[in-house]
Amino acid sequence: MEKGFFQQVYDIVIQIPRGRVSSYGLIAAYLGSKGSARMVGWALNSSRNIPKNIPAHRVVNRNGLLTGKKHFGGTDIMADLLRSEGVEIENNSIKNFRSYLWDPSDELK
DNA sequence: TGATTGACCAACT
DNA sequence: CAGTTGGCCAATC
Repeated sequence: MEKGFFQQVYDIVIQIPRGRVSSYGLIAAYLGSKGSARMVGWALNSSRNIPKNIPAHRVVNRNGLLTGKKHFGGTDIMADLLRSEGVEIENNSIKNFRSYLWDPSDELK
C-alpha cells in the first residue's frame, strides 16, 4: 500500500526547518511525476482537515511570493508567521528568498 | 459521468 | 509586458 500523493507532500512539508521556506514546484519535482505543483497546493488546502500540524506558511511559489496567504484567514497571518520565524517579508514576498530556500531534493535526498 | 477548478510553472502570443 | 494556454491530477459541482 503506497502512500498517497498528499501524504508524501505532508511528510516533506513537515520537515521544513523553522526559519526556512520551500516552494510548490520543488516539492512537486522531488516527488517526480507523481504529481504537479498544483497538487501540492491541493494537498496543503486539504491539510487543514488532517490532525497533523502542517507548516503550510513555509511553502510559497517559486518567486518567494506568498500566493497562499489568502487561505490563511484573508489577512497577513501567513506573513506574520514567517516573520516570527525570522523570515523577512516585504510586499507579500520573501526578501532574499534564495537564502531561505529549503530544497527537498538537496536537503532530504 | 462530464465539466470545471485550483495555494503552480513554463512557454507562447 | 500582460494575458492566454497547456500540462499535471485530484476534488468538487
